[in-house]
Amino acid sequence: MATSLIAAKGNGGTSHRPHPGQPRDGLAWPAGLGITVNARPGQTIVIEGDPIDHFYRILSGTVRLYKSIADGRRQVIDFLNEGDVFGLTGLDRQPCSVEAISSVTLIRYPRRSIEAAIEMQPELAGPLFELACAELRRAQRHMLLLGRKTAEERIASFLLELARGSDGGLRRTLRLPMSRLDIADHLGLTIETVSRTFTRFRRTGLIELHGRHDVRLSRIDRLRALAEGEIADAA
Amino acid sequence: MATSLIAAKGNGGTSHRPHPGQPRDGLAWPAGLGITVNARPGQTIVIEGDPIDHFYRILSGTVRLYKSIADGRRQVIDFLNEGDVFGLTGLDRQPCSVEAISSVTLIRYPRRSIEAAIEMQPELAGPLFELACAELRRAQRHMLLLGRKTAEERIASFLLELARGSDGGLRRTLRLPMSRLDIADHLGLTIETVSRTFTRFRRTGLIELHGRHDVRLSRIDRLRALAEGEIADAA
DNA sequence: CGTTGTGTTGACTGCACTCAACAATTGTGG
DNA sequence: CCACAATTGTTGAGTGCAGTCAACACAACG
Repeated sequence: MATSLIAAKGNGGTSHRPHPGQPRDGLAWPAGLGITVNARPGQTIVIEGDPIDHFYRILSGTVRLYKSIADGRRQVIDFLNEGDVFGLTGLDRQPCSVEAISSVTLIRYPRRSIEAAIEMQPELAGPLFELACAELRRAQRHMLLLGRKTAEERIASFLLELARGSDGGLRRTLRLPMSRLDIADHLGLTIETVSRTFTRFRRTGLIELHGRHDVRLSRIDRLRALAEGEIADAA
Repeated sequence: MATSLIAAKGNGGTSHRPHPGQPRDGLAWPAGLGITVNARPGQTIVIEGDPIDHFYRILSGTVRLYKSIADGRRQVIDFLNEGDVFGLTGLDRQPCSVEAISSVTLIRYPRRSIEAAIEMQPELAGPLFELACAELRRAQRHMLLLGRKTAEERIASFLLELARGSDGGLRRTLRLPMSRLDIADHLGLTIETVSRTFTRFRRTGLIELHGRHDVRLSRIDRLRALAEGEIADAA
């Protein structure tokens, strides 16, 4: 079988062992087959269109997954963090490029070893299928955002998405490791619009900005109302 | 295991037997468990947020899969045709609504029976995983379209996507069973912009329109250039 | 401490949206 | 089968939200 997982959010994110070949997320990866790789901020890990040889799991740091067009326009598909996986798409070439945003440590598995493992133990495919479906649901929500939401609604949705912890809870403070350009390219906006919207949210008391990369969500209720497209009334 | 396939394009589309419980796309569905259901144009088959009891396979006709916001804004996630499947998302509620566009015939499987079948034969999950990944790749391409392409580029991409046959080939003539509103809500545009763009394509000789629902792609080369974001020069 | 990259703010523009009228097509009842 | 109504699609005029261009502010870094 040729597997083809592209990218998926793990539902945990606290496996700090150097080579966690043990089960996690119900996924029993072959132990000892992966090697640890480091990437500096901005470094390219995977290039869209390249043949696929490896499969990656992020141990620490953040990467951006994106597609781009000839003239340089870019759509950031997703940001992946510790515990997330990407890069296994059997039949095709890489559908997305991947670059490190912060310093990143990841484990690289040979593609063949993963495919072989699944061939040996077909029950491995179940959790993989779950991951792919979860990622698909995220993608569908993002399509609604890109196709039909206003700039303010996009930023509010983005902040709430980031605030959603691995346990399902909602953090009130969060860190944005990515640049304004990354955010803009993720939300289908420009850096100026992202910046202006952050400022407006700050002025209206929806958020606090501490430095460029730390946000506190002061009014989660109103952010959620905005994200869902309800009319924003005075408060 | 709780499976959670949302929607997926089959890669065939010519199974006309009333109850094709036989393997197709490598998927061996339990024979005899599904019942045939018909839906008139406009009829709702699944409502976003409802609990999930069934899993569907389309025998004939076209449906639209969409998400919507409180104020009525709508994002059509995908159009599904004969051979495509949708509706199996184990843990959650329905992430999308589904409505018939044309008269539709489908097979409805009880969710439990599918889950049981996968539990019995774990190797069924492999092809399901493949389907989910293929759908994910489509979703990623559509995110690029929604986030970063102009109206003309979106329409060109849409026509080429529809023209892509199940065998990988490119049809020159194709039928659009959906309305302009459906197209607009799929591409993140308005009906007026869709209409104007079709007209412009007709005037510049890119396409021919025969009635409202039949299109012939006269200049596939230029459509493809447009879709990929290359500069449209005079021709 | 200067240099460079990143973020913010302002002024103006333009592409797609809105509002509106009209045309074509489909559906329905006489 | 035709007349009418309802729905869907097209075209035009004007608007506005987010984009573009440009200047400035701030932070990170050597």
